[in-house]
Amino acid sequence: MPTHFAEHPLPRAFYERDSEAVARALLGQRLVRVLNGRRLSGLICETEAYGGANDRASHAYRRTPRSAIMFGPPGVAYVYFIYGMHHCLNVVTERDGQPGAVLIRSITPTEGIERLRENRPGVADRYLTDGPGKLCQAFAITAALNGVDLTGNAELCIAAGEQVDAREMVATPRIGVHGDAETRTRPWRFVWQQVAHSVAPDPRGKTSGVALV
DNA sequence: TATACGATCACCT
DNA sequence: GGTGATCGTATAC
Repeated sequence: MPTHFAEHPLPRAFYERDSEAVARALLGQRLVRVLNGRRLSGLICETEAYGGANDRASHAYRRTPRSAIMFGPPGVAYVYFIYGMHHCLNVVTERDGQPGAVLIRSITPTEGIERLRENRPGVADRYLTDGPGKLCQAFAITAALNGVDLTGNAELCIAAGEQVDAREMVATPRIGVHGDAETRTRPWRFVWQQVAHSVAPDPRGKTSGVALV
């Protein structure tokens, strides 16, 4: 039996742009995880763009064994382990050889909510997938999926979702980023306001967002 | 080899 | 508002 997809993943060309453009374009798209033959999915509602040598906050500010994948072909998953207990899901951007990635920070569940609850025991629905570590736990995304091709992988892909009006998007500084002022304040976090559970501008209320009209 | 710390989360006051 | 958990990675020795 040939492998086939329940729906068509977004094409590689979608990711072959600068990270900021991809981060905006990913809002409203559908993350699809197939786990033991069951479909889990959700709409992406919060992203962050990361660059290369121009971005001190990026893992690809320098090329290391871990960040090498960000220098490779676009449309590939970059999953890393952080704080000794969490995973974060990124999508590689830019043409092959040029570093970049987009961090998926938040998702609104659309399919398989029962399984998401099982993966996040004791957590209220509202908080199942409203953070980068949380959504990886809910969708069972670990380092085992690092490097998979999101345009052609049967267990993890991103497919067309809903059209998002630019007036419903907000840009803010990235969360948890330290360093110089330029790095900290660069508005490379994007939130789909109408859908995000943690409503923009910032879950901590420290920064203000700017609507992208 | 050793050490400091992080693109987080949950739970505390 | 603050902090501990917990370990892979990067970087310094």
